[in-house]
Amino acid sequence: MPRLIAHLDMDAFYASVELLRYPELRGRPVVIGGSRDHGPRTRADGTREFATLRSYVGRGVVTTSTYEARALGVFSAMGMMKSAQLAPDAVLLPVDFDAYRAMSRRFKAAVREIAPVVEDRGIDEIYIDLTDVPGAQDDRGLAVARALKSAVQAATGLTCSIGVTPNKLLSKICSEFDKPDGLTLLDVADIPARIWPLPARKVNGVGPKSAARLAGHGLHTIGDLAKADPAWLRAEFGASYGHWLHEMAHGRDERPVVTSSEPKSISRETTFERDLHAVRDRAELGAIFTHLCEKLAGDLGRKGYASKTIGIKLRYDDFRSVTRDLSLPTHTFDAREIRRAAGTCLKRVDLTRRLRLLGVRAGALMRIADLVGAHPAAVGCAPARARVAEPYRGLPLFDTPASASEGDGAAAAADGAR
DNA sequence: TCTGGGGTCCTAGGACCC
DNA sequence: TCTGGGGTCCTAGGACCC
Repeated sequence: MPRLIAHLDMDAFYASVELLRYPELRGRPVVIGGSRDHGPRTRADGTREFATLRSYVGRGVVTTSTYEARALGVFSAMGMMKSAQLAPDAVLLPVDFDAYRAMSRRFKAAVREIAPVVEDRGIDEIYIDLTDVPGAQDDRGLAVARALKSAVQAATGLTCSIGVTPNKLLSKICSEFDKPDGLTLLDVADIPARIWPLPARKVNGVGPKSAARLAGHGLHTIGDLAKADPAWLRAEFGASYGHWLHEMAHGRDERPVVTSSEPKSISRETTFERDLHAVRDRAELGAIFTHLCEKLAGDLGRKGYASKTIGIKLRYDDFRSVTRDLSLPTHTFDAREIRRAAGTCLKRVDLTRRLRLLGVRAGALMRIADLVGAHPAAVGCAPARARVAEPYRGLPLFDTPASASEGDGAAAAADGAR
């Protein structure tokens, strides 16, 4: 039986969720993003007053915009200040991830009622394997795809766009063909006419860097890649990537729809309102650093994971970023241990430049439930300790290795173990 | 007025072990 | 005494995605 894979993408998802909440904004350019709170105020007469982009100051990027705002040139990932120039009167709303996550659960549940083999690709899109859905093979998935769109609409009040093809690669491309509220079916016979004219950049996996390199060789469209000599592609772009470029250009992709996966890492990072200096802004940086570690520990504990590799990420004022990480002798989700390991990493980076971002990451994850056998001693005390924050509040952060001791027994033991 | 936050995967060198 | 090879872990960076 030939595979039938759907890619379903919610239309301007965050913005559409906000329009459900604030229907009076329908038809107006709306931008969601920014850093601080700028939600609407309710006036005495019950009407709402919204902030506009004009009033925005500070860092941050656009997370999503409505189609009306896109018409003015405001797109995702654009700097807020630049978008304020383009659309000063656009309504500005803060991101509300809790609301989007709740809506995400609703549309995914509605889809699973009809087609249970679903792969999560983030908050607003999924792949669905329709191969074995009853009736799907009769019309290459058309009726099922229509049913999915109706079900999503009924469950959320929102529209989505769907592409149905023999694989994930093609479906991902096709879901964009007819946006918003689109539905596109495509078969391998349609590849020369409908896929080859597209820019290579449209393919999931060809980013700005690769697209520029390809263009340097005169390869602009997917069809250009399909015509290129596969041996030359491998020589020029590496065995793995070169091979993949050739395969994808011919619409070949055997990746299965994967219905569950374990996280590989969990992280927290923050961009400061203004660039900070390790010495001059030490107290402020230290507080932020500690807070990030506590948030990360909280995430780990809540999700039920412990980490064996703690890392940091810094971004300098010139936007260069560096990472350092450290593998621990045992897994942990304890805020103090995380902070100590991250502090060790911090000593290995240049702290003379001003910083714009600081992040903490936990990798090499293991389920806490599976940890009992691995490190019996660590499990009993960890949950209680994870919540203890005060004892290390005032600890020097951006300091020399010699001054890092905090006279904590467990800490000394952990350090000694390395 | 540049450029968020959360992820995945790949590469590549060196350590270390057998 | 000029020189193995495979396997795995650790670390750093980068491309890419939503």
